[in-house]
Amino acid sequence: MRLNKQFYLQSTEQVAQQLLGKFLIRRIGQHKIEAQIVETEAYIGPQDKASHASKGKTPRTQIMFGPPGQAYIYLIYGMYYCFNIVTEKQDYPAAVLIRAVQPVKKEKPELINGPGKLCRYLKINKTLNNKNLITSKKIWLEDRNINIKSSQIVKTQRIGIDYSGPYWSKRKLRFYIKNNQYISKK
DNA sequence: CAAGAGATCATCT
DNA sequence: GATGATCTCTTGA
Repeated sequence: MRLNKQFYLQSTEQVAQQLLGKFLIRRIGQHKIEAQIVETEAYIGPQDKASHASKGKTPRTQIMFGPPGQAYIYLIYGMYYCFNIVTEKQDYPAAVLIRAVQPVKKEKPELINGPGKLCRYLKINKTLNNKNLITSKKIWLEDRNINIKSSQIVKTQRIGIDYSGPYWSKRKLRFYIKNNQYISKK
């Protein structure tokens, strides 16, 4: 069952945790690549110094200010894409970064255990930016009734955002499934 | 094993 | 002109 708008409308911390165990589906022609989400990070609101949206609305970040359930994809360090899902109501800038997935087809973890690597694996690039994940035929998310218990969710600080100051850099807004072999780092 | 540097370019100042 | 929600490679102990 495809995730609907109500799902993405929830608080970003809720969405980030509930996305664990959900499936990310990428369709290219007749070919489908499927993977289960095992690690996420929440970027919440205009005050979050780690979020691109803390600098205000720009051509790039306006997607984060848009309706929930849209894909927000950007190029980082000149060579890797990051895949995010916009959350919460229109005009409130927030999103969940997908940091790691477990592929349905068995792969070596080092091939896809990170936000840049999973985009390479799922062939995610800027052509999918701002796509509607509730209706798109190329990329979407599904609930396949796999429930991750909260005791299985590890909460830690986010990766690669040390510039965001003592408060935001330390908030536990990174979530991953305990003991999963595909998470991006320890 | 850890630490450091380099790759490479869209985006914003 | 500077920087980054990353990753890989090299160095050195």
